[in-house]
Amino acid sequence: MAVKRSEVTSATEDYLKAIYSLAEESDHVIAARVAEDIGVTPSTMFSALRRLEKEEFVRVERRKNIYLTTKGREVAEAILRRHYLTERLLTDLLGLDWVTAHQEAHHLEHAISSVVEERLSAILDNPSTCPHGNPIPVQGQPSPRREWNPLNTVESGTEVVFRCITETGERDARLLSFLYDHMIRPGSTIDVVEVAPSLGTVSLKVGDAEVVLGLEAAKKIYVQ
Amino acid sequence: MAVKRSEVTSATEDYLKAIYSLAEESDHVIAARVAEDIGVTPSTMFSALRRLEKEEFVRVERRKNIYLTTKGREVAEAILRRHYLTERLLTDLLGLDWVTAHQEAHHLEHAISSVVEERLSAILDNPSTCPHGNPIPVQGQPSPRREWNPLNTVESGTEVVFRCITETGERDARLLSFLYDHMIRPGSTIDVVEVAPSLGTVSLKVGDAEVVLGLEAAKKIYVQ
DNA sequence: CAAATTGTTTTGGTAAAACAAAACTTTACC
DNA sequence: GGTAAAGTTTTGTTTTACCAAAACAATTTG
Repeated sequence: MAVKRSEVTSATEDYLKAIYSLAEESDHVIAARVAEDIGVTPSTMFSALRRLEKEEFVRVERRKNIYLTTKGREVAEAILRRHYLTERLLTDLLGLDWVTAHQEAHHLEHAISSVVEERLSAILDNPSTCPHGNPIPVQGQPSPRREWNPLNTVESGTEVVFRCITETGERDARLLSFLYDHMIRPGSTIDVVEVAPSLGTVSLKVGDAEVVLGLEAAKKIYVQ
Repeated sequence: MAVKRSEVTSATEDYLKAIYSLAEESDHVIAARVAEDIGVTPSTMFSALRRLEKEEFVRVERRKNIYLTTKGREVAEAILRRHYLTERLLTDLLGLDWVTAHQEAHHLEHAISSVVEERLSAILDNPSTCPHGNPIPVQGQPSPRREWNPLNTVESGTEVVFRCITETGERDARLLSFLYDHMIRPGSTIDVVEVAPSLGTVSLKVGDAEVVLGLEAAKKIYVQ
């Protein structure tokens, strides 16, 4: 709310969203990481960053660390909220699958105004997460994600509850459908059989099935 | 369907939609009219037209008449279908009003893929018109609008049924809310008391109320 | 029919996004 | 501490999409 969309292009929204999401997973956000995430070349990233800085959406430290300003964070949270709500619309009301919903939401999110955002939230009964479990940001309130941990940091032999796949994880359609097909969804109980950093794998037991994931993939999954 | 969106920008979609809509109301579509409709300057219109011609969306006659190619018409119909379906989503499912729905749909329509279009249509029970009564185009089929007439051409003293407000009419928020407030909606029965071209007015009786419209506004209203 | 109005086209600019390729700067690691 | 790898800037180009202002063409209409 209170975000003037008029001047904010969808490219800008994408940059801010990426910075926001990366900042949630690590506090050292640099241009190279954002560029990689969005899929633009270094030079494109560079000029985008200049624009974002000029319009006071971000600040770049001498150590090249990128921070969102309050203004920037507001835009990022708004777009994330709209992304998540759109995903819910697509899955809950239109009956689309997990993977398609994410992809379609990526386009639709930029066309959602605050009026539509509010109606959408109301009609969906004010959901607190997206279909992939990500908490829908609420103005100024800390994310419940702070209480969850990435799957790669869990100790072997514990039982955990699957909470969410991060935005970065969502972008990988194969990972998404793999998880869906193996019944690894928000709320699922998972036995962490073994976390083997040397092998680069995490072995899980979900229901009756054994599932092996790479550490990179495990990093994108939050559990509790 | 079968419209490759990849290469079609939303500006292009807007031009084609405008040309399509104008062509429905008159067969003499010229650049100046389209520019006016979309709200761009002549020079912008000119270069846009060159692009559209180069990409074979339109053809321009020596008499400056603009025609859609088959390719162009397909894009125009797809975007109109998405526009109307989105309006229905916004009014029927999200509970937005007539005026807001039109405005919001204008942004959303460009972000709707054919997959979402199909789901949307299904979930809305394959509606045949938008909330303002405009027939949702079906591939290749002639519009039922051909059987309706603009209100300014109706004879005094006849009773007609309100069918729709054209796209051009929809853009005028005050006209839209005026009609809504006076119970002039698709299906409403209207007594045409007098059509006075010399005065430039049309007098109507809707329910118990007397309503006077200008001829320009009446032109944008179709009845049967 | 000539002036006025309406349309079209040209010319020259701007800004946002993107790219490639090369030139620097750091940072990391042996 | 010096090279390699990783990251950042610079430079130069492209495409889309818009604008203003002026030139030219066509159409009305008094």
